Amino acid sequence: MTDDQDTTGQDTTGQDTSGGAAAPPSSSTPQDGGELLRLDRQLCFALYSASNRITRLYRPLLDKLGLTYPQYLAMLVLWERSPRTVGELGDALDLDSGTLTPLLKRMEANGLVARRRDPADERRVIVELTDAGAALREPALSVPVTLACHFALPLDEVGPLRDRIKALLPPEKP
Amino acid sequence: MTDDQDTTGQDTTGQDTSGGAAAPPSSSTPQDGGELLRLDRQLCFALYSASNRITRLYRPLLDKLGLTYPQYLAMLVLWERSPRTVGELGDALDLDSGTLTPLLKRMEANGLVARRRDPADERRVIVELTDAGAALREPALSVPVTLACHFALPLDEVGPLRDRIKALLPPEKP
DNA sequence: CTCAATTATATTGCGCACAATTAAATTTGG
DNA sequence: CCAAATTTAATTGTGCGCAATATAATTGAG
Repeated sequence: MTDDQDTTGQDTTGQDTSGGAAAPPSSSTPQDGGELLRLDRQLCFALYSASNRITRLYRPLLDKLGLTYPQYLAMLVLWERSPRTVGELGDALDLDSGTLTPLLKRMEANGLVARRRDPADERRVIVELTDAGAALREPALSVPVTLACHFALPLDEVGPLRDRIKALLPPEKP
Repeated sequence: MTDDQDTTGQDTTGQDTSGGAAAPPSSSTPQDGGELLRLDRQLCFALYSASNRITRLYRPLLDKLGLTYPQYLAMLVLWERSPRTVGELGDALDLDSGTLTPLLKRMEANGLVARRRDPADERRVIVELTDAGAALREPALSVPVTLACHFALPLDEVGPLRDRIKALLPPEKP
């Protein structure tokens, strides 16, 4: 192994942008707009990969609380205000019922939330924290702190970066 | 440490959890630290949600190519250099064999790649683009352009934002 | 050469994400 | 008042992501 002809980091991690035709030896394609398809230039892949990595970083912390990362996000919403409909949860998390229904059922099976139909409108399902679910907030307080230690970014840049990412994609309201 | 990353005033929505009055904080939790758990302050949720949304934006474009977004990412890697082992693909995409093996089998079933054992080292599996897979590069060139139209960000800020995100989490190499 | 350790991929099981569909309750129009 | 349209969840089916485990090939020590 290590045969590895080339590949190594000849790809200028920085941003040369503007191409400039640095004589790329693409043996196959005649003349592409290949810069556009380079993985290391993709903002979307950076987001996708960062999201995957974050889930992996949360896992050991959340295992101790008996939560997955999406479940933890649902708990964040419920800790802010507890009786919520599935729809409100979906709006807050930008997830649909196909994701939330089984997730909430698992959380119910674990004793963190209770689910019941809204008597005033039987189409809706109300999700409410149990005492155990509310009590989990206390040990969860250390999670963001611990996770922030993995960020290779000064704390005062976290807020601006978050706001840039939030502004990147306008909210869909179909 | 890290009391909170601040960013402008603390009440954005003004939604109050209880009675709607001026929030007597003494009622529920003793001393909160609750700012840390607010969903709208979470950098990680911003990344998670942006990643989900991006996958949804890619879907209609990639459906026309017969690809999912993770499959498209694998194709980006293979379009850069085609015979690759599964391990090299996993390194490039930061995904493990449990994800890649079935993904590559589906791509093989769709005629985009061929998979074969490396004769020099039978433990490895070599993945190579088929002619159809290589030909798909051409129509894929328009995908990044079309997708970039959804970004609510000036083009000259895309590169810096991407690099910030890439720098956020140091690469794991265990 | 032999057997243990290492390496590379595959398999299994669980939990998301989401499109498409279904089902039930509510609202609305005639 | 009733039937059609709308709203809200749940269900179904596909495709990731990843931990844990299994399997097979290569390497390495004696």
